[in-house]
Amino acid sequence: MPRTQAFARDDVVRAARALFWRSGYDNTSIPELEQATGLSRSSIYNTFGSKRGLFDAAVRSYFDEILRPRLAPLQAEAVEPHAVLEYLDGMRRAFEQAGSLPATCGCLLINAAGAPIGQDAAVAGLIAEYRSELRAAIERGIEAHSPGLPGERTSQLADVVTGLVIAAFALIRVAPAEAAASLGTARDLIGSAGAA
Amino acid sequence: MPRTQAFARDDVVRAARALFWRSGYDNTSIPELEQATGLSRSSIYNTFGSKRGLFDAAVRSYFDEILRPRLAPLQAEAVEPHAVLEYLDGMRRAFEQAGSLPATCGCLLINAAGAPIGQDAAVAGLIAEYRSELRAAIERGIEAHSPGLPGERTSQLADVVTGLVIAAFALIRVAPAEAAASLGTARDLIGSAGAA
DNA sequence: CCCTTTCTGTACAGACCATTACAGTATACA
DNA sequence: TGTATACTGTAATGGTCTGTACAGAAAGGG
Repeated sequence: MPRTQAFARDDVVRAARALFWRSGYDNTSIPELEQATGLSRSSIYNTFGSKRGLFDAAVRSYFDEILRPRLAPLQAEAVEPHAVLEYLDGMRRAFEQAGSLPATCGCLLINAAGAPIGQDAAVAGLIAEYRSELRAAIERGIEAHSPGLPGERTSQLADVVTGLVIAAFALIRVAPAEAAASLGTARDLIGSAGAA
Repeated sequence: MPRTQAFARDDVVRAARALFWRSGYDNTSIPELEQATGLSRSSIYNTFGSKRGLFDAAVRSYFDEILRPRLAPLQAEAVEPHAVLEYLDGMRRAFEQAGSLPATCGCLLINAAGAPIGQDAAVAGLIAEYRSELRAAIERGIEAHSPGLPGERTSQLADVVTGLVIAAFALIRVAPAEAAASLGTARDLIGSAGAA
């Protein structure tokens, strides 16, 4: 009976995600979203309820399609010894790939953390959750890389590496070289901890 | 001949600075600035030329009155051995002081780094300059604290501590406890480097 | 083929924004 | 005290924004 939806919801969310990623929530307008998604205003509101609803869908998509896949090897039951180094290298490559969204815009969530939308409880909670997940994944990666390390040292090293990753995200837009170097430093620390 | 200015320019800039700090450039409106500064629209435009002009004045004031004084002990000719630890402790106290601007809003510049205004070349340059100054100051502080440390280790430790400070700024709004802990980690690293 | 249901495009409404134009007012010197 | 000068309040301008209302188009089942 009902007419079927003529567009692929996931594609729409991905297009919106790119826009929010680039410009942030407040600085992305409905007309821009119309153009990027190919949908008209009506369909956007009919499908997502509001600009905020579309943003939430974009954030969830960012979480599932961008963040989680990178962390997956560190969240698996068995973590490869080099998984944490590969994570950092992969991130660094993304940062050095000129023109890519991570290189030019950093992290959608970390950007939101300093913006007005970051004051929103739901968004703030999600960012805190991501930080916590990142921290846990990195700690597991370090454990797999340097099993002999005392737990206290592992934990501290995880704090440091997590901080360096977040600092890299925060600075990529204004100091890309330093942001990449920050990841390099994290890599070196893990390497030398294993040697010690 | 000319009528003298009836308001204290510095006070106006400080009031505007607090607003920009809390809400960012885009999310602060002229009516809000009028109310906070006590000036009318005319006087704001007459004195600062534009909203952007007032923002630039606010950023300069932030640099001179907030950031620089904290770094000063690390930029003096002779740096005290504990200056870098005191810097981190002072920052941590500011972060833990509930309701204060640093605790609730982090850093005006780091927030701007992820916002649209951070794409502006002048603002981006200023943020990069601050990062570089912070990094240099921290390195000098570490040198003063642990003079025996090899230069390579000092440099790496400075990278790490700088990253942890920036990560703390980036996360304070959404994860204040973790942000403060990040500074604690930085402190511990410097302490244990000195002991080694 | 018809009819119900859903999707979609256009036009509108109401609010806010930064900025400017202009008139009025207060000052400091002659 | 007069007057040139600069400061300041009001009001208007032109633009943009999100969200909504409504009409029309498309699609699937009977």
